Amino acid sequence: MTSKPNVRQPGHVACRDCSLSSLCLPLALSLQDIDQLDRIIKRGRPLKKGEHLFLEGDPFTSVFAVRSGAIKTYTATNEGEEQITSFYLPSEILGLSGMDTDVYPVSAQAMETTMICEIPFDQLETLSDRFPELRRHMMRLMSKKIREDQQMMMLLSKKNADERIATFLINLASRFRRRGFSSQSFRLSMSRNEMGNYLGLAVETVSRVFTRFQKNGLIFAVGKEIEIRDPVQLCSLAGGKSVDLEQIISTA
Amino acid sequence: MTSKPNVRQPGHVACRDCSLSSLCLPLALSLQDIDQLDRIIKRGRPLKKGEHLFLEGDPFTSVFAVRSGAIKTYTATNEGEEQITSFYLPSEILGLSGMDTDVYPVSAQAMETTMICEIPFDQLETLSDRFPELRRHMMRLMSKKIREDQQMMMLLSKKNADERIATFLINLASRFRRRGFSSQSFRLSMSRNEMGNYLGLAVETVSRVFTRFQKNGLIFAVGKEIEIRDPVQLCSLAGGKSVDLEQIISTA
DNA sequence: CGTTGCGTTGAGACATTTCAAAATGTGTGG
DNA sequence: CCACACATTTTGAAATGTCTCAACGCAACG
Repeated sequence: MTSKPNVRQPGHVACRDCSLSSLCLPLALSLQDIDQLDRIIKRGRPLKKGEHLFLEGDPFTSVFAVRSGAIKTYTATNEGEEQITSFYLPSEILGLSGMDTDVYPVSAQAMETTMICEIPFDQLETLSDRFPELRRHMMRLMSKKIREDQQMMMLLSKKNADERIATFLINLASRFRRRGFSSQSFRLSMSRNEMGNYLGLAVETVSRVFTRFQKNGLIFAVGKEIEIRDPVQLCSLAGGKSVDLEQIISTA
Repeated sequence: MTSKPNVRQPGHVACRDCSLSSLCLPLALSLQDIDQLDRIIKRGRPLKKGEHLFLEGDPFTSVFAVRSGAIKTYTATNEGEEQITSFYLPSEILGLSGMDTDVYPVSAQAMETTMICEIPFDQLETLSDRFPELRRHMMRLMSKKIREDQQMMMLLSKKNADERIATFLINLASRFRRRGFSSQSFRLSMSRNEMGNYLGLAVETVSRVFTRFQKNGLIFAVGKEIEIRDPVQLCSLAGGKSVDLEQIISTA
């Protein structure tokens, strides 16, 4: 064996060579402009599971794109427990909610080994002055986030345990699908506990729903490995309207 | 009496003369630049209670500032019921969540007679090219909205009925206070039903909590008129951290 | 091989919802 | 201004979904 067998150098893929560029920030830029973005991006060492990208209250300096792995953001409740606010998969951008307070309002933690692209915000703003399309893209990102959060509010205030978990699974499936992974079979990066925390359910409830879904042939789950067996019924449980459900049905 | 006794012409107050300018979009601009913003703003006739500003699915053209009155935004659940996503008070900006879809993802309806300033979005973008500060302000607005939505998600997934309503009342009080109104005594523009809908509670639960709060001397409520009697305890119920609670305590 | 963390399962407790009905408030036309 | 219809709010009692508590199984790990 040579040194570094089978190991790509994950920290130094330029945006123009990154497989995620069509989903990530670069999609706002033309091919020649991408390099300008590329130049301001900092690519650190991989984060190990449990390591923090930033902590609630840290000064806001950058937004981040997930290259590989998965990140959760969470904030502390009054009683000091954690409340998970989002999960981020590859190509997704986090950190934008700190923009108007100068500190991050949440902590961001790696749920598994994770590669991150860091984009210093002041430089991103400078770049935005030059490329209006980049600016618009950032605004669209935030607008999208607002809509997603509102979907989440709807889930939390109107849906029961079954519907919440169905929605969550379908949502994950659709995000995996966009990234070119299978949407019928994937690996959850979060524990049952984290899922429950995010969905406003007790761990035990999550577990029970999973067993019930499995009994009814909706899914097949072993640990964190999930297979969606009956996407149609799962979607109808999740309750429609929420985009891309049809796509899941057609592909899963 | 002359014609128009006691009636100011509410539709045509320039931004620079508007009492809300320090809370609203103009706060991003210098005095001389405000007039540029002023020029693109459309001020329509007042909306009567129940009238819509826009409907879910309408093409996204403008963002709106509430001048007086109150607006609710809502979306339809799968079963066709409405799910209220936000309440907007004077000086607050709505419509931003439509930015990336080209259609409004929610409907906006007047809860009482309401004056609105409409800001056509394409012109606002043009103006933003000229005034970076305006652009930054818009982003801050969205970032703030995201944080508020996340507070809401926390409320919905972790707080019980008492805590939800306490939080809601304290939040309203603090928003009234910023606008120069009393924070200890105000009028709700929404019905119990709308409140429950927004907070993820049945109407009956809202009603019960109100009576209980009243029995315990936390508030005094007759119909939509609310007086906060024990702001300290109400705040502690609402659960801290969430900004301006201290201010309410000090002033109420 | 015991320990530790995570997931599952069961039984009972509890908060909120649901259903039903009474009370109160609001608007309308006579 | 009253009377009536209709909407909203309040109150009560029963039903229900989820949580809590407790125990157990299983896999990973030192």
